[in-house]
Amino acid sequence: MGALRTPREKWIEEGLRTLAASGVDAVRVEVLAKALGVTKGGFYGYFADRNALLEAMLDTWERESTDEVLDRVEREGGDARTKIQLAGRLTLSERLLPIDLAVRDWARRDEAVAERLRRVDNRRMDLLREQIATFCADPDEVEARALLAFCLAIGHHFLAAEHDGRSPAQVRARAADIIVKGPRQP
Amino acid sequence: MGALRTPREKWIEEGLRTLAASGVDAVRVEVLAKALGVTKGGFYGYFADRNALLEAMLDTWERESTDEVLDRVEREGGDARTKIQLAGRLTLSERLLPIDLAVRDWARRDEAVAERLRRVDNRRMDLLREQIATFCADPDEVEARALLAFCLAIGHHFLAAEHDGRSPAQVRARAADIIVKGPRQP
DNA sequence: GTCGCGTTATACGGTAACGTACAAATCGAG
DNA sequence: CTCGATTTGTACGTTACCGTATAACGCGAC
Repeated sequence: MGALRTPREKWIEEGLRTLAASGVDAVRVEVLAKALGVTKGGFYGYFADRNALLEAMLDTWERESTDEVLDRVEREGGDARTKIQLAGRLTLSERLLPIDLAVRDWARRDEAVAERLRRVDNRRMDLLREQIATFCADPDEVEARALLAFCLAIGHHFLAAEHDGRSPAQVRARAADIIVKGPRQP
Repeated sequence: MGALRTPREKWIEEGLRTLAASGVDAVRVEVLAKALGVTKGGFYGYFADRNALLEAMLDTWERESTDEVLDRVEREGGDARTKIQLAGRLTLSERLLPIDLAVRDWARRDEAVAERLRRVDNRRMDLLREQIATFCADPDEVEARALLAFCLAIGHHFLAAEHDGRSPAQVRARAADIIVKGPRQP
């Protein structure tokens, strides 16, 4: 049989790359084709239409962002703190982070995407809650701290403010301290 | 002289509405014209091209989000806590919030927009710092808490996770407590 | 009521992207 | 080396949008 020069996965991958770089609206099949160095000829053999590609992209993202991360966290183990750090590093990796941010914006305008994001975020929050509960007894407080941690992890990528000499990482580290330990006591 | 049926401001306003609802890429002059019930005939009398409209939209947004808010906060006065709450309510109003979120996404892909957002966010952070400094002495801690407050205010709109019976507002209020007071002590 | 000016509608040519149809190229099996 | 399956390129008709040019229109001054 003929060779499989541009398999389905290539289209999905290029779609995710474009999504991450320029948002959903920039994911156009002729543009992806040019980026892959082919024409759209083969595209419609794999996907019914552009929408089918978007669905497939979300499938891939959802799987990579949850199952694959959680599996690996489970396998590599370690104590609770180690696990949560690994999960953070994996889900906010150079590959997944920009996709994540683009999906968040997308979800604001598409309820089906919002539903997927809800599934993903819920699983991430579960991990956070579980971890925070190991050193915090009050469930309401656990929830509040988990929210703060999540907002800090995601939100800071959407903020543009500067910190007056301090490095962003420095300020974030101090903020993380507050979430985990509470502010320094006088 | 002839009547001014669709003045410049109308185009900007409709542009901001579309930006808020569907992102920059959806701001197309023929679409705005249809939404305004006219054709694009008059558009090019006010704007050199689509890009000039985008600039004008950002000008309007920047002014409304900073000068107008800060002026009003200054005029209506009250104690520091009241001021910060008013500023929050004004900048995250039903009108400005969705524009704000759309601009944040836009800024990730356009350095000129990022520059504007930086100006706006810096002025907001100034207000937060000033307020937090009234009850927190350590400047590093002030900065960290201001970041947390900002991340919470903006970030929660990008999160989809649920809170297991609690209302989002409830959890946010508790999170705000942590930022302002530190967690409950055992 | 008519005139004039600024505001709109219409019409145009151009580009980009969609999805379809079919012909051309390419690789592996025999 | 040839055949056949499959992938790819090319071509097409359609829609949406850009920016320009020009004609129609309508309001207010007179």
